[in-house]
Amino acid sequence: MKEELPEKASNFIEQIIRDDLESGKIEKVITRFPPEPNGYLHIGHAKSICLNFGLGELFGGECNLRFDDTNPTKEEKEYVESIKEDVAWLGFNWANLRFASDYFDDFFKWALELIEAGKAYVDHQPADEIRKNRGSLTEPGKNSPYRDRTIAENRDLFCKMREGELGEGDCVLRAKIDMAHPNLNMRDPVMYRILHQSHHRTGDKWCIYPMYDFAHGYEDAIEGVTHSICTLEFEDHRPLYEWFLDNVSVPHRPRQFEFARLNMTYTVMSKRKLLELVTQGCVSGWDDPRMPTISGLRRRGYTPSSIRTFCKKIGVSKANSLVDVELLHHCIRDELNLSATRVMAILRPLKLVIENYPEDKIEELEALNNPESDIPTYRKIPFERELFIEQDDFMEDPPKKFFRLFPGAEVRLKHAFFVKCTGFKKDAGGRVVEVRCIYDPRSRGGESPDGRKVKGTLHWVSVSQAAKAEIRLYDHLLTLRDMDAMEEGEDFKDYLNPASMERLTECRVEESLVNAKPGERFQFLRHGYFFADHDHSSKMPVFNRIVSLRDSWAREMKKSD
RNA sequence: UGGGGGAUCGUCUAAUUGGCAGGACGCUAGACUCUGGAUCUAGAAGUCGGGGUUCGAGUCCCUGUCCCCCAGCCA
Repeated sequence: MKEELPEKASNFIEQIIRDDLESGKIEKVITRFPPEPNGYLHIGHAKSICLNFGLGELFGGECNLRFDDTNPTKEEKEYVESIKEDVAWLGFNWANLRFASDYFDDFFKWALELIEAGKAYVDHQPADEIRKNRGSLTEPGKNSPYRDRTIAENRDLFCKMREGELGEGDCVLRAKIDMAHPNLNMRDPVMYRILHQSHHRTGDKWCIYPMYDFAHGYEDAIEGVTHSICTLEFEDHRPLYEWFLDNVSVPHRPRQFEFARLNMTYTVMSKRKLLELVTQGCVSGWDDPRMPTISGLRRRGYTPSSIRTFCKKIGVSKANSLVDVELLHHCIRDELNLSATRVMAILRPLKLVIENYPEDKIEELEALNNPESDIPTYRKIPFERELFIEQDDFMEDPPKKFFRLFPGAEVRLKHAFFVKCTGFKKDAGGRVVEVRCIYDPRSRGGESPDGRKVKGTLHWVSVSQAAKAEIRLYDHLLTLRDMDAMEEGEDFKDYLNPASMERLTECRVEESLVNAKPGERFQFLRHGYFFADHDHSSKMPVFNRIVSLRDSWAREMKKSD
């Protein structure tokens, strides 16, 4: 096992585990991914999933999927199902599927243990009183007047809480630690609150629910978790995590480690904000292809492996960071470059008429499916007198270094012939509606007949044979590179990109694409990588642009702006 | 102004624990090309500041600065 490990740990947490294994502190690594089922998973969660499950796999250990469902007011079954689907889709297998709610009896028992030890008490102060008496960052808190109740009284009250004899907010169970502690989290944190709420799994069995800090370490202890990995904001909860474990008879002693959560350019990553986008209709749903959710990326056309590669490349550290979304783009391009079949699709059609090509002739040409593939395969594509080319590929009066069609220019039609532009027609509004050309029959297949070179190669489809399709182009959902740099008082929705989606409904694609299955990926030559959406049908093919190809001409144009 | 963390090319992340600051994305230039794609080659670009220890400091010491998190009966 150890022989198979790479020489160097790829991050600091992996290094800690290697050391723990080496020193014999642990024999088998057990981790967990502990989402709260109150929203859909996003790419930030993918980082945590890859870390936790990845560590389990790397060391021959285990990783559990555990739902941290201790707050029935926010949690729903729908979220549980989506989370399971997303984790599985990313390619990970959980050793055990668990719920914090499975452990409610144990939590209750341990709470009683703390009460019996004089380390927990029932507090009848109202919520705002508790807040006031917590003190501030610079001032110590004040002890609750209920802090010194007898053990018997606390036991009795706590049982009444559980029996449903008290109303929400009447009282809470608190740990008795230190109201003057410099770490606010240690100032007698709440362990249980009363919630007359039915729970998605335990139904009406409970009307008191444990708080995260109290419950989380116990969940880890029950499952034998060795390395409990969470994000940076829980760093000052670690003393509490330890306090709860130290003060009752737990079966196992886990340890907590923290890493920096993922932030990405032009993206928001909080569940609250993503939920807001969904509920306010800024996007079509959790799986809108512009969303950074796993389901959104899936529907956009990202592969699980590209997301895993991304998570590997961003690394794991404790420094707050903002990862360039270009790295994600790179990961999917890099993968699809090798695997995606190349086809031709015209997003904005412009008719090209070949004046010296016979009216009713259609000939079949051979097209290479993927130049990156070791074993070349070919398909037939129909060629005729009238074709569609891209509107962008013709200019009446082009700038310098424009390699495409303009009056007098010769280009290659991919896999087909050289054509030379002889003229064009405009409509009444001055828009170019047709380009005329002549072709060189000796250049069949796109080969130069006499060694002469052309700079440009255009993609095309035949007018009579091509299929109509809808193509959806996506761009950043937000226009601000660093959404954390928003000014005070601004709403992140002020930065919604009005051009984040463009629906093109007059596209023409090779007729073979009519038979594409939803979920298939292609490279549309010179455009990018596309994914047959689940709206796709042979009647109306629908493709999402996953990511564009790198476009050095567009970059060149930008420079001269 | 209490407590907890953090600071290395534009961005993300390494540096055998005191020994040539490396990689990736992005960027620039060139080569190549039946995708202005891909590929290849080259290049610019970094240790938060000030002191100190040392033959030698990103790493150790002192000092300062800046950034993030915490005052839910959320997680």
